[in-house]
Amino acid sequence: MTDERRHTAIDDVVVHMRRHISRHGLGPGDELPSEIDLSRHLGISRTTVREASRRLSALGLIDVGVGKRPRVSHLKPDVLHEIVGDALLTGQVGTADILEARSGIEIAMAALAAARRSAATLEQLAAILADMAATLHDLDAYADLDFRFHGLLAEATGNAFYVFLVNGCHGAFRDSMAIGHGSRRDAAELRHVQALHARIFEAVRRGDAHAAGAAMQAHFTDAIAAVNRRRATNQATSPTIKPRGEPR
Amino acid sequence: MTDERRHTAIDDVVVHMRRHISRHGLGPGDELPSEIDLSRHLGISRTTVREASRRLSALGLIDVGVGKRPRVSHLKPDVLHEIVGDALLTGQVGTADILEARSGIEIAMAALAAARRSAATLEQLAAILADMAATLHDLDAYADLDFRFHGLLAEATGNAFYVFLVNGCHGAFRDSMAIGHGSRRDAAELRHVQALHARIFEAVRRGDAHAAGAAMQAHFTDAIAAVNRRRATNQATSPTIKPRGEPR
DNA sequence: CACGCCAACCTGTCGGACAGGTTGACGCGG
DNA sequence: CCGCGTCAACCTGTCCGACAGGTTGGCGTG
Repeated sequence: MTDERRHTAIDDVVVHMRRHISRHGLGPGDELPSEIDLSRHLGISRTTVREASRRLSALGLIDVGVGKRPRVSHLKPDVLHEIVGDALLTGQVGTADILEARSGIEIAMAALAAARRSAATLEQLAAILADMAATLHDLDAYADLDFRFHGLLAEATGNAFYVFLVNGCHGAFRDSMAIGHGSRRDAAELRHVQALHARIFEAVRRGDAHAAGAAMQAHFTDAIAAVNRRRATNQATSPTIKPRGEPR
Repeated sequence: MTDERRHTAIDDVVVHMRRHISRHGLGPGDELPSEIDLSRHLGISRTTVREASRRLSALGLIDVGVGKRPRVSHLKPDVLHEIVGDALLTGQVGTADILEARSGIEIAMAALAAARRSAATLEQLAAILADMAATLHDLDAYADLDFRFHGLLAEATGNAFYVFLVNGCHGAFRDSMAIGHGSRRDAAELRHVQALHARIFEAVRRGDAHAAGAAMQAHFTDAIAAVNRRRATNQATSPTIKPRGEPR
């Protein structure tokens, strides 16, 4: 309420660039005016245009690279990944929170994936599942394949927004697990995790939406229990983030 | 793969600022070094520091304002709102995609809210529900209250990440509905929507997680059907976004 | 002790300048 | 006529210096 955020010239440029994209019906890969063009056209300095570009670039709306003109970007889960990572960094959310939210998202996703998956996707899923089974000894590599497994499931829904959400949240979650070394699972647990993934795949293969959702739910129930178990065990070694008072 | 994104000085500053926050265990509201301090300390120009600041500001990690030193920001759903809005703008996702994803998120959210809601939250929900019942004639105002109803439910879960996701997705969805004027509902439909909300509230009040999830599911089933109905009706008047080829 | 004013500090914006990467067009050779 | 290499135009990354205007805390006065 009391913030009354100031209206800066940068905001104007941001609005102008979005309107430009909208008016011309631009999509991913299409070219945008250069910084110099914009600065001349709008009668403002290149510095200001650049800062607007930086903002849109950070949000994943445009891609900028040295020498090349800016282009409309493809939707990048990495952006969500960064934001969630920052929320973890500042202690505003915990890994348990993310896992809980992912749970709801991915259970629904699994059901959709089962209903819509293509033959090609099934092949890829089967290949990754096999790779995972052969990687139970390497936690990092397993986490990598796990990430791709869930991402592929998201793609199977045919809903680009699911891909964005799932990969973004999962990526941040994975980072937080990798940083807190104590949260690692051992080989025995990994075998159990592998069985849960196999159950998800089987349901998706059969096209059984209800079973796929239930299997994913079991997966997350297990994951949440594992995180809680560890949080109770080694909370002493966790990074110290002092609890904060209320917002203002 | 082939992108090989260049490593710029701005990236270094971004990393440095995140590390600063991490090392000092900073949380929302805490102060950060000024741009001049950073530029001197890192031996780079203020321009570069500023562009790094812009990036972190866009992602909602820091708040900057003229005259004041930068501070660590509170998690802002508006950032997600912007990103999703951009994805809609560039035709990479549709309103139906967002609604579908929201469905999974909010069904799980409703169940959690029913299990964890406090007496104070119930009061607020009841108040908003009453306001909604009295606002069936004003579509914009109703959408506003609807937004707050869902946001309050998210807060009731005690999971800050749910608040972020729900408000971010809902905000973008609402914008897209407001822009496509044809997607408006009439008064009769609104009465039905109101009944669905009342059913959600009743389940949450009783603390019945299962019923709350089912009620929320009914709400989204209805909303998805409404959007599909309209998409079939007036797709001619929808903004022209030409389909794109493959990524590369 | 209270209150107001001022100085120090900070971000927003501008202009100019140079390094280095990208790209398309032009021209030469086959 | 075609292919290919060279080059010029263009574009972003980075730096410097400067000034306007908002914020804040402290100092001094009443």
